[in-house]
Amino acid sequence: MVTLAEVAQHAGVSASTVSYVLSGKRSISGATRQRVEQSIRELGYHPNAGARALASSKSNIIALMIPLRTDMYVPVMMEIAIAVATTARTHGYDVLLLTGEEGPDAVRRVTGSGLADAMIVMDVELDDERLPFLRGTHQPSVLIGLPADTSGLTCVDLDFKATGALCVEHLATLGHRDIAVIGEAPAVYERHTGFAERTLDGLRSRAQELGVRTLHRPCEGGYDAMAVTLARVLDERPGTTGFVVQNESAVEPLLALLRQQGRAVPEDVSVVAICPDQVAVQASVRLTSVAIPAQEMGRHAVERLVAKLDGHGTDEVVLITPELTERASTGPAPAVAS
Amino acid sequence: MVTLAEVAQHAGVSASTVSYVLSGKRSISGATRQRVEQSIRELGYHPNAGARALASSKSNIIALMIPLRTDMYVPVMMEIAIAVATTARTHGYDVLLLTGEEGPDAVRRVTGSGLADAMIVMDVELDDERLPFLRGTHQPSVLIGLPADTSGLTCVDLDFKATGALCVEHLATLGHRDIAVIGEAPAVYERHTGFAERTLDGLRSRAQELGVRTLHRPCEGGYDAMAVTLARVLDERPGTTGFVVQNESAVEPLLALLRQQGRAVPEDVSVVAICPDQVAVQASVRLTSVAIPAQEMGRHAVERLVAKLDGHGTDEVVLITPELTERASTGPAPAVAS
DNA sequence: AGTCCTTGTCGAAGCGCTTCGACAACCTAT
DNA sequence: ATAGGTTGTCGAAGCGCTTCGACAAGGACT
Repeated sequence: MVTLAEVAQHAGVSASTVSYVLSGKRSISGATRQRVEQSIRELGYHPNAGARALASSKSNIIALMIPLRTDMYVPVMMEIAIAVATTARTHGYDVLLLTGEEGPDAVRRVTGSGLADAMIVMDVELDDERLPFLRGTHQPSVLIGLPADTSGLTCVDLDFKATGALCVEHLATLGHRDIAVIGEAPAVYERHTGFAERTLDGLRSRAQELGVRTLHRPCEGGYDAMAVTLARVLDERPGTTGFVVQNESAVEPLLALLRQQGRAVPEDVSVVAICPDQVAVQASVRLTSVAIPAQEMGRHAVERLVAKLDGHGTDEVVLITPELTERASTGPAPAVAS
Repeated sequence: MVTLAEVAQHAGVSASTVSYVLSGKRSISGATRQRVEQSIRELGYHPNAGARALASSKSNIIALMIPLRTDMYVPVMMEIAIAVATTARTHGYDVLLLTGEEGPDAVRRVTGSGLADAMIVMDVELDDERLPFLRGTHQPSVLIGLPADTSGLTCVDLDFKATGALCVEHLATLGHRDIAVIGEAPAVYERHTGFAERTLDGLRSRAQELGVRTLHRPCEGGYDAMAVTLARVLDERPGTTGFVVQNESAVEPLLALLRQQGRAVPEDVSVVAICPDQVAVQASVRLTSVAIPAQEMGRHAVERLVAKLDGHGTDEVVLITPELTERASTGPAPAVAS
């Protein structure tokens, strides 16, 4: 293993000079710099991370807490994680992967040991038990998701309220008056994951403004669950012509079931999904959808965090504006039959 | 920040004693141990990771290289990553997330800097460019996936050859004589990702032994691609009654298309999928499938790695035996019509 | 010619931990 | 009682780096 001292000797300078060449924190003459860089290359030197962390009290590592559950939005989580990792690298940081399993302890462990300089927390619940610990430390952190109380926290999320509103709006504009909302699994609501409730919120209040009716039903993924849910919905509101689906694994079953019942999409029924673009494009009917901008969220989170680490950067909530892409699953409401 | 020295002072012992209490590398009297542990608790002490790494030349971090692509098997990748992270924690390791983006450089960087003690590499190609670097370092590593030349490497993977064989076998036993294999996207084959070719291999040789015909077609995911592929297959082999699908995003389209053409599953056509159980269960027909044991693979990989780090543990290839679960998508071949 | 900066480099201290050798204190066997 | 082992604890060195103050050497002023 090559050390700083060896590089210094090889280049005929002192260790500190090499260090300053590396960090650029003091000016070094061109000649010396080149000699040092040459030696670094020749010897294949890599600074030792541990020594660096010890001496500078900075690890250049960002911790990322991902949910342990794989029951929802897995591709989105993955995409965020990848975006975080690649963006972090461009800022000179590596990413430490923490699962939710340890819970708040993980926060303590990582902050306490100086393993990471900062932390990104995904899958935040409205009243997340990790929040006190995040507020209690001076280690910067960014949440992906929105808790109930955001004071003293930096959060990045899709504006799910606007997302909900956008969906109804689109359907209402097309003349739909009776809209069913197929939501996430009941467990998601019980857990008080904010995004689901916020979507519903935006959806309902916009619906009221526009004078359209909504009916919300949580739904587990899969065919069987969707079949039951759909039957109930149509039983209660036979005139339903618009669907908003916020559950990746319910969307394809819904399409199949509608087809099976002889309801054509988009002629008889319109469907708007809240899902990644890839899902929307690969479905049996190309879905009008509001995308979940996973990459952007991951990137944003890292950039906020790096700003905080660099001293500028404030606590604030960044809500990404949703965008609805019209595809083949929505169309004008059919003429009223009854 | 609390340091070892402060704990030592608080407990009235020397720093080294505290260190030995923590590591258990020398015997400490019960009384002293308790006093130290008490002080640790009272002061809320957490050992500094950097200092530890520097002094012991061990970071207690395992690097995990995940693919940058999100074009295939994302849930599987995610599940593996989570399994790796949680298993690693039970052995006292944290996980550093590296994307494939940096390629071989990441290997050099991480080994060179002592950031991680060991490395798990996913999405290995047959002739992966990272292999030379992995062989060249004495840092232990485990691959998830199988390259062409496994000498000097430890690998963990599903036995895809046996998986392929198992699929044909099941269909052949049910009387199917003409089997279509719907594979991954062409890009996967071009990249020479081993698992796809190995599956095909096992599938074909077993088919030959059993005297059944196979026709393999790669296929992008989604409806349109699947429609084209299916049409071609049925054109070339109208008598096809069995399908093996190794592409998550082709399976649902295939089922829909078959249904649409009036071919009932499993009465007219049988379908075996190679996919995670969750996908198999949530499909419109509960699929007979060979599961991809993501958790097991992640767990195995970490355990191999830890064994190596502990000195025992050898280079070897661990192939997990596939298991076929019979569900509702396969049945006896229909009586020959022609 | 002397003073004052600026620029480039060095030496040394120290980050918080592990680990090795030393060594009291005690126990056991002669 | 003495030699020989254990057992439990300590002190000190050192891991590889960063960073601070010091200080030559030269340039720009009076």
